[in-house]
Amino acid sequence: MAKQTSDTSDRILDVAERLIQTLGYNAFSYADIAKALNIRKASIHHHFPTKAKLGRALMARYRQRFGEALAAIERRHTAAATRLRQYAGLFQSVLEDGNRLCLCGMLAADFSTLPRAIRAEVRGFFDDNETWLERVLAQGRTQGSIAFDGPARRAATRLLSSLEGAMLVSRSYENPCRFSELAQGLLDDLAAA
Amino acid sequence: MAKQTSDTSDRILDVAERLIQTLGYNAFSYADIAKALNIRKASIHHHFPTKAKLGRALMARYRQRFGEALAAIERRHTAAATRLRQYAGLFQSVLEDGNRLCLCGMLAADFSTLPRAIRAEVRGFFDDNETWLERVLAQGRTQGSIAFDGPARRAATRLLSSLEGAMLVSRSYENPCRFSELAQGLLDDLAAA
DNA sequence: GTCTATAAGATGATAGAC
DNA sequence: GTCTATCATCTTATAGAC
Repeated sequence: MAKQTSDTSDRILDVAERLIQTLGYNAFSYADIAKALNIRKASIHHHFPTKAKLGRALMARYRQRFGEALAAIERRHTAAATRLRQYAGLFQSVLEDGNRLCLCGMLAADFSTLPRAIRAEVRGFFDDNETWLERVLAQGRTQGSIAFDGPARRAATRLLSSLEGAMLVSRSYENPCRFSELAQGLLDDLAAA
Repeated sequence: MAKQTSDTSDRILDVAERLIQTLGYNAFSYADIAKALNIRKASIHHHFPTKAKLGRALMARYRQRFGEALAAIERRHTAAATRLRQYAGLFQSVLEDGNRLCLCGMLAADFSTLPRAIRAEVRGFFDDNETWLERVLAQGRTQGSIAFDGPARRAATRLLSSLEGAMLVSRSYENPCRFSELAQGLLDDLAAA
């Protein structure tokens, strides 16, 4: 019974998350959320006084949940290659469900219009991802199941941005298969010969 | 003296292009353009009655210019590796000049809010790029200077989306070096051993 | 081709009743 | 915690003078 956030608060963030992933930060509005939840705009302002605060709360929750998802992958799977496949699956499922973009991929596009605090959260998300990938990639190389040249961090940076780009471009073809084939290819290349 | 477009028309598109690359399709307005050019909003509507028509005109010009830039690369450089380096340089210079995003990378993020006609132009741009890259990559492999597995089209698709993603993520770090290092690594991997 | 003036609607946000 | 009512401002877009 710890930290029971108002149910409405969470539902607002749920809707806001999908709206941003679909429309972008500047194209979604309090009116959109209000309509989706059948409440009034003023109610949303009660929970999140400003759009910037809503965005920050959303990013905090998103990063926490994403971190938990990564931890779950490590708990359930031990092989580095499997962990990477599950990781790519996280992105793929977002694209498959409504042709959405990674929240932070979208916010990276909206970057120059974001409040400073949200900008820092976006970078933080990418940092989190790279750190996790770096660890998994290094583990895979040590175990001999993954192969790549140079520092693991570099490979992690490249894999993350390649997946983000694959999502971005695939979105405009409205065809998630484009992403999955691309992601599969990226992972295949990392498999030790 | 053929097809002398009104100078104002071109300047409007110049400003709109930068604004979209920086802010996105939904975050830029006729008022922004008017202020930048010190003209009134009504004047812009005279040249481009609706935002959708402005967007389409912009995309048409952008694709044509980009095509010319690719042709120029082929004219000036013969080695496939050099052509690819010049290609990546096109992206890099956009990021370096004002931390902008590829116009179509940005529009891919804004995709679900775009008029149908503009969506088709965005896909067309990606198609153009992949076709060009496919040709250069195939040429490089034939000549033995470039190495990759599978069809050239697949390698082209991957390179394009990786560069788009590298731009997107690098943007949020406000550091173009992040992109150039990433791009360098991608090209290095394509160099025949 | 550019301007002033204006429209109709959306935006983020607030005050105050219930 | 939710609501109605309202705000100032911004949005795209149009009418009509110069």
